[in-house]
Amino acid sequence: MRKPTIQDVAKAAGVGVGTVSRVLNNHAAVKEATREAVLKAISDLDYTPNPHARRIAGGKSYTISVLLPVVTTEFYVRLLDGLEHAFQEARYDVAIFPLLDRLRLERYLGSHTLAYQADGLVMASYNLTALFHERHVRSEQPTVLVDAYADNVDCAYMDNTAGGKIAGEYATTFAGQIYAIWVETELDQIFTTRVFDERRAGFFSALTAAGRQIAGEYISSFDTHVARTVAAQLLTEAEFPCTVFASADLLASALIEEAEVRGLKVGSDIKIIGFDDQPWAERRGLTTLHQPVESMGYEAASLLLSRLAGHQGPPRARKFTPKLLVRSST
Amino acid sequence: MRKPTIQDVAKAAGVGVGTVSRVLNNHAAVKEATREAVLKAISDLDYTPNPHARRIAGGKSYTISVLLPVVTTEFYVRLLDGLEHAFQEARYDVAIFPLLDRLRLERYLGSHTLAYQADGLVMASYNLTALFHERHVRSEQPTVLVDAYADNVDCAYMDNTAGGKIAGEYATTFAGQIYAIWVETELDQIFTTRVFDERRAGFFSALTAAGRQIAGEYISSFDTHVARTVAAQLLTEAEFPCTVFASADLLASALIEEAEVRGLKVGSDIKIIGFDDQPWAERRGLTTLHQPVESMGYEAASLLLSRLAGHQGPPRARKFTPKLLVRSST
DNA sequence: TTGTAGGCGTTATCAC
DNA sequence: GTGATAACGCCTACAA
Repeated sequence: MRKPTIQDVAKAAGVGVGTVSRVLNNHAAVKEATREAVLKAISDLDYTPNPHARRIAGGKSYTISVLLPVVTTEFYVRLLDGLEHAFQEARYDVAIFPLLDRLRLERYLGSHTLAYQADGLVMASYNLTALFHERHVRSEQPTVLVDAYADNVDCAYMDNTAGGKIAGEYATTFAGQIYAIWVETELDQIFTTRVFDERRAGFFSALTAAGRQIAGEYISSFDTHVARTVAAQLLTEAEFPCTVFASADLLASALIEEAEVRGLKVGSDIKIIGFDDQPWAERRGLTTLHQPVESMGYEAASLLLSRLAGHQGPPRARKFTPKLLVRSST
Repeated sequence: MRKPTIQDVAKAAGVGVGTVSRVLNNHAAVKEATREAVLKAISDLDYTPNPHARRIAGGKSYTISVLLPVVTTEFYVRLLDGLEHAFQEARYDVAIFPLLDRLRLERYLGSHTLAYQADGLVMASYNLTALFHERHVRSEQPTVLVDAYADNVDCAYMDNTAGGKIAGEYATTFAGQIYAIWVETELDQIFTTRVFDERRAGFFSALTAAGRQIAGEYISSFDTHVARTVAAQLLTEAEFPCTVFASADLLASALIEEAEVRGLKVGSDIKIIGFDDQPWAERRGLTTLHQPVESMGYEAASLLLSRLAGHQGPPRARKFTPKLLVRSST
């Protein structure tokens, strides 16, 4: 039994295909009686429109593509959550394309792929500007950047500089030495994330404003083991009491563990400020900067949806600021 | 500048659209000279066929949908890797649909979504059988299961029972007590993963065969902190020397750390066997079971591709067995 | 308010 | 071998 088409529905409802299409897309004028007849036919036949045909006919496929780097972190999970929430409300489907490496990115941008054929595109954490510059990427498609900024497209991004500044201002309220741990990310240029540079810049601006100096900086990676090693090194070299800005909760976690092992009192001997507010942060009493990631995703989706709904106008940028949550680690 | 269509290519090459279509799908008879002319036009115009139109015209869209639960773990990243590798070779695009919850699964299976309109479907970790039973899901579409088993479709799955057994057999070669840590997963029924049950069953079958008994079992979750706590509890209660089967590397990692903190010698006081062979496992000398996840993905894709190429015949099942990698932790 | 017809980009089936 | 041309399922004028 073939899948029913719009024709079948029209016949069953005793109307023309145009009418069916109209009720399908709630296009203004359709008499209530006929609308119901059509709806009934649709449900009787268990009809669902073919998205490919829709798309081909110049309509919408009700699918949007989300391009993002690794999907393996808490951050992206939350981001997806926000994005999907908004899209789902608008009855859009989401297809995700993890761009593990640059090759994949180019492939997807190769413009024949489905990713590039959806109604809209969400690009997370990419420097689109650079991309458009390097390659003549076609951008006829409504696009929104999330967790990234460019001045020629809609975008929603996190103000990491402000986050770093907040951490810095808070750190300067304490006496003792101030240390910081940053993350070195070694990704391809397009994938380069400047979040840690930004957090660092913000942090230093606060220290400077308060006339304070940093006693030491450490570089870690996102590997738990490396983080632990770096934490150990810091604790070996540090003077106590001190305050440490661990620019990612993962680093803070390793630091807390290492501190406890050494019998240090977290919150007094050593005050620790994280960044991210991971799910476990509250339970473990970590003072950290909460990022409204879901909200950022939701907003990004909303920006795209408004374009899809016909919104014209200059690019809009929505900035989200992390919020300090003070807990027992300070 | 509009995206070039097959018409544009035909015009540019001075041939008919039929011919272009033929070279696009390497349909037999096309004179070498014209083929090259067409190819040149294609590359000049930077033309790429529209997958929607292809699909609509009864052809292939050259995209396949991958439905999987969270995309957030190492396991799925590797799986995608294998999947995409194979599909890419066959010039298929891959669209990924993460099914965070059951609702989404049903939605996607609702058959109107793009996800369900690709040339083929890869379902990861789902119990399709149950699904088909509960709901009358249309399955006209070539489907392959990966990391799951059903007797009515092609599938590629990991033999976790065998993996557990291997771990068990290896554990019984050591003297001293034997302990194990399992993972409790609390997901919806369809999403229920039985991997840990299977590993446990295999493990016990080996112990039984060797006439050995387990001295203690512990339950953890995938949360690092919980794993650490459980590890601590185990180490507090255990008799040394002992051998511990940590049924996931993440658990083994926590155990190693906790053991080191307590001054225990990993490899002698306590021998630790993991499961997964995470990237860091080698560096940290963890004896573990390596799962050929990429291979499994690749094979699953191959099964689907063969169906897409017209292969008939009964459902095929490909079993993959984890491999023990002995390192310094034992 | 509603039906009809043309067009979207491809593939497939014809003749030539 | 190759070029028209009819589908494919839908949307959007346009006409009624």
